[in-house]
Amino acid sequence: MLDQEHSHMGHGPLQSSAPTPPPVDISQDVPMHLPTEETQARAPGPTRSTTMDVNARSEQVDVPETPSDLLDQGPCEVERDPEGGLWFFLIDAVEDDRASPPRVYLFGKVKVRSGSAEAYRSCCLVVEKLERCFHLLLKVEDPSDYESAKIAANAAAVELETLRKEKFQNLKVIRSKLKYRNYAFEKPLGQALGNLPFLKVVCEAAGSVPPVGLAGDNFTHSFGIQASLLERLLLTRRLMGPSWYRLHPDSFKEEPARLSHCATEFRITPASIQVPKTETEKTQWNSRMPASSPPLRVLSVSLQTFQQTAQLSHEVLAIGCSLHPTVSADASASESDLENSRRTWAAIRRLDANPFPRDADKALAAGGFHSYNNELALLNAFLLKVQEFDPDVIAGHNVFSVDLDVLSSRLHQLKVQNWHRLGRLRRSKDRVPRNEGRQAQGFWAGTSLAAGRLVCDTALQAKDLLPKLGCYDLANLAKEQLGSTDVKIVEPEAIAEYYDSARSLLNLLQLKTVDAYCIARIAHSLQILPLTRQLTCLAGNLWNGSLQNKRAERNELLLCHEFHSKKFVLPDKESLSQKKRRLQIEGGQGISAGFDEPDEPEAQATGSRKGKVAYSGGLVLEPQAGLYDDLVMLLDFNSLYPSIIQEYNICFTTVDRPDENEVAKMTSEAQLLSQTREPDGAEEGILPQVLRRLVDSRRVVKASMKSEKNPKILQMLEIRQKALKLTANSMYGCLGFQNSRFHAKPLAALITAKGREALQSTKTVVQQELQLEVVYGDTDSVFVNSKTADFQKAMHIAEQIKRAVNKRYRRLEIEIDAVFVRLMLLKKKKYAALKVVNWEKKLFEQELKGLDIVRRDWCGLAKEMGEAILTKILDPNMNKEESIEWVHQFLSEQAKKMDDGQVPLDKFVITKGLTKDPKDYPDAKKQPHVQVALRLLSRGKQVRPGQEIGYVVCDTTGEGEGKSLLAERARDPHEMELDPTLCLDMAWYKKHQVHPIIARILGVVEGTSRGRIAECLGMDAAIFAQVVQHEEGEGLDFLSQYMDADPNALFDRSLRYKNFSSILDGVKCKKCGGTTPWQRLLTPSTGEEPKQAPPFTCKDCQAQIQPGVARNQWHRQLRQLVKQHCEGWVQPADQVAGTEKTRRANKGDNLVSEQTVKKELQFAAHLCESAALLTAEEDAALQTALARMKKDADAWMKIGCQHFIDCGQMFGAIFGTPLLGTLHQ
RNA sequence: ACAGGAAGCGG
DNA sequence: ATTACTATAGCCGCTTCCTGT
Ligand SMILES: [Mg+2]
Ligand SMILES: [Mg+2]
Repeated sequence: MLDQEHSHMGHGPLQSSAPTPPPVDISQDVPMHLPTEETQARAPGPTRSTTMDVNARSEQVDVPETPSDLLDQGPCEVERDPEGGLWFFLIDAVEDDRASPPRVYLFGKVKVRSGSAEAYRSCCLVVEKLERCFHLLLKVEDPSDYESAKIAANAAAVELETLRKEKFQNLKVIRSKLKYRNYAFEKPLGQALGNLPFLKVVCEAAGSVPPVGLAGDNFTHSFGIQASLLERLLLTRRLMGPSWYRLHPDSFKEEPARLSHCATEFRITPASIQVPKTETEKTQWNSRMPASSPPLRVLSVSLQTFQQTAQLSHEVLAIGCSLHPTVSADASASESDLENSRRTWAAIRRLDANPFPRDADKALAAGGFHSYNNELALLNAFLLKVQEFDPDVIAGHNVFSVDLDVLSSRLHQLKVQNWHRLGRLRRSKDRVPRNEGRQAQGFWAGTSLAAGRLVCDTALQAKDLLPKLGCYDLANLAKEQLGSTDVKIVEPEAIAEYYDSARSLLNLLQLKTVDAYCIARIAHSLQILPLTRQLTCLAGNLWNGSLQNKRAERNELLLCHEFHSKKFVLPDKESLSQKKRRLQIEGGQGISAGFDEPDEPEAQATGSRKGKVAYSGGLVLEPQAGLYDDLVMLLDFNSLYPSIIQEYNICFTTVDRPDENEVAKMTSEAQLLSQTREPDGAEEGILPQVLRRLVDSRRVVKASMKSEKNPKILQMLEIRQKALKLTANSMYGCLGFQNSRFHAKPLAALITAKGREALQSTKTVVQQELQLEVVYGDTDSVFVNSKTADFQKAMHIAEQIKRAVNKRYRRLEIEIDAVFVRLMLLKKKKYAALKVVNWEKKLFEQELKGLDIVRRDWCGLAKEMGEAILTKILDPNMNKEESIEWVHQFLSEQAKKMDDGQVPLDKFVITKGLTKDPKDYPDAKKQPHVQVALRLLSRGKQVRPGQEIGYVVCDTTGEGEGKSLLAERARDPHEMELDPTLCLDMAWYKKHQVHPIIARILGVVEGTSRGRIAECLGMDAAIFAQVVQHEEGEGLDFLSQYMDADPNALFDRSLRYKNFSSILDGVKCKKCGGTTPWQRLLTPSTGEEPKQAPPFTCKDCQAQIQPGVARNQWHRQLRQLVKQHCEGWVQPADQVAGTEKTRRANKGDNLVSEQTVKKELQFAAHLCESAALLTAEEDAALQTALARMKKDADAWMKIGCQHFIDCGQMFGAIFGTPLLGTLHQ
């Protein structure tokens, strides 16, 4: 395992070879709470009973509510080991280098004994007597000449002292000495890299620091001048993440002046922290270390905010908390650690100056809730609660971007003195950290406001851990992850109503409480704390960094630890201004720095991705599109890039490459690659070593998982395995990351180049050695057509390929990933397949990659239709003709459901993410999701970058101008419910959602066509529009036509139609299924049996018929009418195609005569006119629907009967040959 | 067809 | 009591849609 090979990789319990921590003994950690202030939480969901073999102790979970709670306030004795050493579990660290003396605060937990009971308490170690350390590269002829290096070192020391007296007297040098160190990074030294002589200078942290670029007569470069105190502490004391660390006996003491809010506090120096010197020493201490991590106290929070006006910032209205005193930082197989001693706390304030409703205070108190007169009192109560509970973890949904942002803003605005009680650092003299107008202030505020505690954002983590989810709001997450529908979204409009009664206030607080509880459960179920802890222990960064998903930071610290321990001088961290300055200097000397313009502040993200592409990545083979019936094998290199790093020994120390200045001057990638040479027989580099260790550890973990039965340990191994994989895989990406301290473009480019080479040669091997066809491949995989339907044969071939490829490499390894019984290959990165799970049992599994149906920016209806069709097409038991037949029928049915309004609203929602603040979009007017986001903002909802915006597309015909931008027709689904005049644009959904998706899928399928698909879907609106436009040359304003209508003329016509009996079906009621004729629906008071009923009601059940639904059915039936007329002329398939003449000659035989059509259309138009006059003008919903219905009828009449036949052709060939030319002789 | 913009899948 | 200050973000490849010329 990892730790066996690398002693410095930490000594946390999870590195030990016996990963079996005893169960956390909950009864020893006594929760703090005041019974009067907290309510015993009731789980909203079904309580989970543990069926697994959870140790007996978790049964006695209910901690007796003894007065021992009081012990937490009283004195307690911190437990020491027999020698007097102190074990400390590290959680967070903060640096304050402007204090005097400069300090680092280490926050964590210690074991205490109060009376006879054992428990854990928060602890702050205040580290003083810190040192800085920098290295000066000595100017020597021959670096390997030790004697001359010694002389140079002395000279440099003298020179430094002279410089100090002249320029930086405050530098307090403690000692300096000649040291040989390695250097292998991108900053050029003007000499060969390798083991070089440096003057190592150690100085007091309190003093000032020399300027960054310091150089002199005896030294050419300086390193580490700006390194932070915390970083040095982490590296020198080898602090590898959240684990137990031992303080030497008598190396820590208490001071009366407290600097933290922690239960215990000690002053220490860096040397107090024990660092095992040897492997045996480490093993010894590991066996004495506390066997498991301490239980963590988690406070999850849900804020209800609200906005007085759109200009003002959000205020805090109510706060719900869920308190969990014994959450495990290792894996947990059940929720028992979450449920132990769980409490809730919730409070609300007045909305405005008005008092709470009658009896509200009493009712709230009875429910265990608190009420306050204003925001200040509410916030103070919350801070008090936080301090009292002293959480190790504050969890929330969007806690960075929303909660902490709002809190810091309000604490600042209201000048709350106790703001720092949110964290563990006493800072009564400081002001609330607040950076108005800066971005990502939530992140900054988070680290600053809650110093000493972990901040866990479930939204942030869910995006990473559940990447396939479309929407990450709390309600959806609770549904998907917990199966809970308890989370309800509070719409801004509804807030005031909650203040109407004591009961509704209670409801609001209960909602917030449930939110908070769900947040805790989600964090638990995603195993956020255990996973981030593992990642942190592997990299040796801060836990809070891992909780923010800062991969680059993780990788950076991993490499810092690694190179530091191998006696390397580390590359300096470059600030933004330093980097700019360097690029200017270097760019100015060179030839314009190649492609990089002297560009000014960020050439603002092209696409949603920032910056341009710096070098080429993976190779993607051209797919041979089609539907495959033979077995296709998928072979895939496992962990391609980590393997390549090992295979070719790619490292800073091994690859001969251009330095950063030379790289900046490169004009092409070919040039870069030609000057980058892979090593030849060199010693194994650091990167390959690290990766080998990670990969080997993972192999061990996976092996032990096979025999492990205990679910809790299994879970822990699974998490560890995952962390190892994530760490290995993030190495390559960080090499190519421009802002990384270890950025090395030549190495990154070399790795991908080797990847392309591997794929290309694999393809060649398959084609030439095995004479097989590679139908596709992406970066690390090949799809090989086996040209057989015999599974055993295919597997045999696959094994052959595997052997042929693998014999070419040491570390690279290709494996058989899958055998597909069906494969539909559409485009690069887009395919659907049926994977063989068990050939004998004929068990298959669908695999969908990249298709529209896996993307959230297509509506659910279109995706579901696409998936249903795809399933049929891929079905190996299905006859091809049959499945096509089925598809056509399915499409027609679905289209009818759409028209009949039988498809629920949520199936029409399209989701798109905001990549920036809505205000920052340059052309917001053209983007539907931005428009909707702005509408949400104006309703008082919070909208932030990264948020998903769901919208639907409405038909806005009749509202203002004829043409309207798509973006203007997009609406939040919730608005549909608020405004009944809104109506989904079915024609748009058919044309722009359903049709494209279906057409692309069926594009490689025989026996259908785009036109046929369109026909099944009943798409014709587009053609109407074209036809009408062509004839009229302008749009028609149907609404104004109504206004001008002559009532008398209308009356005449009413008489004319008195006995007219329409053959149109009428509207089908969604409720009872009964059909109401159009005349009865639109003008109930006319017709043969006049009724005094309101319009738009069902004749059978009197239910309201939605105008939008009626219109869609109307549209469909008129179209059906014309189609029937046309089909009267369509010749049977076996006859020779007729000419126009022969069809016209048969006119009289048509079942639906031209006369009938004309009469029906006239009647239809008449009905609309009459109905419009009978309807109040204010009823916008009805008027709009009627306008659209009349437009439908008029559109057909405009085309005219002599053209119906030509239209008939259109039905079958909407997307085929040009239409308009043939329409009018 | 070109340009600009926006999506987020894939490895 | 008020003010100024700090700084972060894995990589690349590919398809599709919208608006405007
Ligand atoms: Mg792979
Ligand atoms: Mg792959």
